[in-house]
Parts: sequence; structure tokens; C-alpha cells
Amino acid sequence: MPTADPSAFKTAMLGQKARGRLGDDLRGKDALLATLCTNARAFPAGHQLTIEGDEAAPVLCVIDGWLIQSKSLADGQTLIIDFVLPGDIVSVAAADGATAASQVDALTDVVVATLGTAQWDGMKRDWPALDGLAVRLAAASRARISERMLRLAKGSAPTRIAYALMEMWLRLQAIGRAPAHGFHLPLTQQHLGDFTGLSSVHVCRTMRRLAHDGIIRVENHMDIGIRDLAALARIAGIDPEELSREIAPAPAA
Amino acid sequence: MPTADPSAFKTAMLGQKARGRLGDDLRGKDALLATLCTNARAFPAGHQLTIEGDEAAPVLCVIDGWLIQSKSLADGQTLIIDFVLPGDIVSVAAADGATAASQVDALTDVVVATLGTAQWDGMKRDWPALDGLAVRLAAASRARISERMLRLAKGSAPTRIAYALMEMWLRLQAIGRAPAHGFHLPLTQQHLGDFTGLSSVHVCRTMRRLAHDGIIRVENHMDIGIRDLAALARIAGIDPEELSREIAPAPAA
DNA sequence: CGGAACCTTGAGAGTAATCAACCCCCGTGG
DNA sequence: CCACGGGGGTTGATTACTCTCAAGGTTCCG
Repeated sequence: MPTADPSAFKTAMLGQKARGRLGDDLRGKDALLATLCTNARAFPAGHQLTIEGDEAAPVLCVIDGWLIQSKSLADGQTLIIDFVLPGDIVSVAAADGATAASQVDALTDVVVATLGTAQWDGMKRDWPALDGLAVRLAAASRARISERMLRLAKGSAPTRIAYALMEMWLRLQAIGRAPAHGFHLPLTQQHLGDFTGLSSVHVCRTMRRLAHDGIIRVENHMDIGIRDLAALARIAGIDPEELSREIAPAPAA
Repeated sequence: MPTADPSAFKTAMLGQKARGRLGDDLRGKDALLATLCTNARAFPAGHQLTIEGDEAAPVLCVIDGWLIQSKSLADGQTLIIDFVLPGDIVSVAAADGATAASQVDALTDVVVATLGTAQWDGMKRDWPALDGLAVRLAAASRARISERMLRLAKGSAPTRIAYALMEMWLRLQAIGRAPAHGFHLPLTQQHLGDFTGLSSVHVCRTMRRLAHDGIIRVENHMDIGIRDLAALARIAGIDPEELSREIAPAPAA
């Protein structure tokens, strides 16, 4: 179980070398972090944070670890709507403002700050830049979901897998967590299937083919190496730089 | 081409009989409407309001008519991300805050108020309830997209069609545009296919089967009648009342 | 050593896409 | 008045992609 060490969040949210999502204006950053840490709790991998249709915790700030936002059909078929990474802020409320529109689970051990409406409003008042950040993060999530939905509806299995890999690589890069020669995904092929709308069997086949064709390298359970970025981007149907701008909020200058 | 008559918008946005999305507090409603109408323009069906990747008009308020938000793959395959109905407010900006994450077209003749960032911020300041409304509408859109994405990934053709019909029926009901015995969709089967990720041929087959099974009635190009609501809801995998709460912001009390 | 969780590979089945032809409705213009 | 064309809708035949089922294989851990 992780401790409530905010350094990871600090890096993602506030940036390194005086750059960060909240901008160069350093006033109050430490106080903001302190407020977040006051509300932060650690949860073990697999913990259910919210259940679809239940009363929802309005706002979640991920300080460390990955969350999964998912929805399920009555027969248990599940779709992962989005992954929530360190530095992300999500609101799971549906249109009625009360119930959760999706289920949220801890994929890894996580540290999450849970904020009520009043708290969140107060924080927005104290740190005005926070509102703009939340808006940008929401737009990024929406852009990610739209891109992936397009490929769910109209893309082949290779397109969906290639897109999923590119999306996660770009997001990890944006928060400084993608080493130069590859990246690690804390996922099973079943997760990747629930993310791309494919069966785990077909995920296996498709990734194997991408590896065989020299486009990616796959080692020890989801250490992904990108061997031919141009080919992967072409199969995904994206331009990496453009996609990064649309889906992965970079630390603001 | 429609004129800039705000009455339809007024009904959807402000409600009838002193009820409406902005609540019972009537202060400034007329001024708000006037401001919107100042920025309103009429566009004919088929007009492109924004193109994916272009600089975006930050905020669009639909006063009358339907908009389509869509995305396309390089080979021209298109997915309709969401329909935008009278009374809806959408922001098409991606994470960078500047470019449009999706294309927006006028499905029917429309009247739309186009607001710049400064204007929108000013309006939010003058009518504080507007911000909360925009947040609720965004949550509703997100909930709709999530539900539909789940069915794109894991649902059969009948499930997707039934869900699409239920979604649009509930939305039209929420803005007082669904007559008791059915509703009209200004769509072709091709549109419905782009909305559900099916080919127009398969849309035809699937709707025909639903009609043959006595679940819906289809007349003169998309006049839909619901003959067996329970069956339709079961096929869609939803509970109508619950779904309505999640995806169709009702006029607030 | 056994079990559990996950990955891999093969075979067969089924759903939906594609291709193609035809129909209907409607507006246009000779 | 009718020929024409275009946009949709309908239906059938064929194709192809992905699912499901099934049987190992691997790794890790108690």
C-alpha cells in the first residue's frame, strides 16, 4: 500500500523546473498541495471507489497510481471508459449531479484526494487557476473518449490496439512517466480488451502480429517498446503530435 | 432558413410554467435571452460550423434545430459523437483549448449563438446559474457518450438501435418535443448508422425486425412510434427513468 | 507440488460489412 | 405529361472479421 507521498502528483500537476499544469505562478501551490494531501487517502489495487448509479463522491484528484472508469452491461460485459492517471481530476456525476455515471476502481495501489462539492468550490475560489485546469482536463478526457469511440465504431482490431498504445504512451510522456525506449502498462490483456472493445484472445493475436511485424516489442507482461513509431501511428490513424495536444494536457508553460 | 425566434430555446432552456433549466429564479432571464439572441445566427441544414482540428468557436448555444458533432477516420468513415439539441450548450475545444476536437454540422436548419471566451466568461459572471447549467449539460453529454460507447463496444445491433431510439426519445421528451404517440427524427438511416457504428444496410434490417416484432412502428421516413416500451428498454439494456436522469437534464424545479 | 492467473494457439461459429440490384418517392425540366 | 435523376430505403448473396470454446503453456506463489 502506498503512502500519501505527494511527490508524484506534484511532478504531474505542478511540473518540474518551474513548469507545470498550474503555470508559473507559484503562489499558493504548496498550500494547494497541502489541502489535497489533507483529503488524500490510499487505496489498494482493486478497491472500488464508486459504483455506477450510487451517490458519487463529486471530485477525485489522483495523486499516485491508476484508476479505471468503467461501465458494464447487465450481462457483465465491461467497457473501460477512461484511465485516470496521476495529476488527473475527474468528476463522475451524471446529469442529475448526484449519481455516478460510471464505476471507478483502483487499478494499482493509489493515493486519491476525495473532495466534496463544498470543498471543491472552496478550492476553486482560493486557487482560480484550478478551474481552468479542471476544464482542460475534462476536455482532454472528452477528446480521448471521442477518438477511441470513433475507432470502436469504425476501426479494425489493429487500429484499436495501436490507438490505445499511442494514447497511453502520449499520456505517460505528458506526465514524465514514459522512459525513452518504451513504457510499462499495469494492465492485463483483458484490461486492454475492455478498453478497446475486443476479447482478450483477439488482443493477444493482434499484439502478437504487431510485434511480429516489427512495429512494437512486448516483454514481461506489458513492457511495451515502440520500434516503428511511424507505422504504429499510421495504423492508429493519428498524428502523434496533434493527438498529444488534443488528449494529453501538457504542463502549461 | 429559420428566423432567430428564441421561443423554442426559451422553452427548452428556461422551461414552461416558471420551471426551467435555469431554475425558478427569474432575475435576468430576459436579459440573458437577449444577450444570446444578439449573438444568434441562422444556418441552413448542412452548414459546417466547425471543422476538426481548426480553430474553434469556443461555445455554441443551440436555440433551434439539431447540430451533429462528429469525427472521421482518414478513409472517410464517420462517427456521430453526439447530437446537439435546442437548449444545449457545447464547447468543442480539445485539451489545448484552441482547436476543435470534433466537427460540428447543422443537421437541420438551425439558430445558434456563437460565443467567444470573453463573452462566455462575462455571461457566466452576470448569470451565475449559467455555469452550473453548463456543467450539468456537459455531464449529461458525457453520460450519453459513455452509454453509447459501451454499446458500441459490447452490444449487438438491436441493442445499439434500441438504445439510440431510447436516448433520443428521452432527450426529446425532456425538452418537450416528443408527442405522446411517437416522435420524429430528422435523420436518415445513414445518420443512424454513423451514430450506432452500423452500416446503413444493417440499420435498415435491424429496424425492420424491431418493427416486425411489434416493438416499434416506423412511418414516413423516421416517424418512430414506441409500441412496446418495456421490450425496447430491455433490448437497449436500460431503465428509462434512470437513463433519463443521467442523460437528459430535466428543467430544474 | 499444486493452483491460480494469465497468455497463446487452433478450430469453428456468427454477426455485421460489403457488393449489387431494385424500388419508391419526389422534384426538375423537356 | 412524362422522362430523368438523385437520394433513400429494401432485400439477397457473399465475404470477412472477431467471438467463443477449448486445450495447453508459462510464470509466480503459497
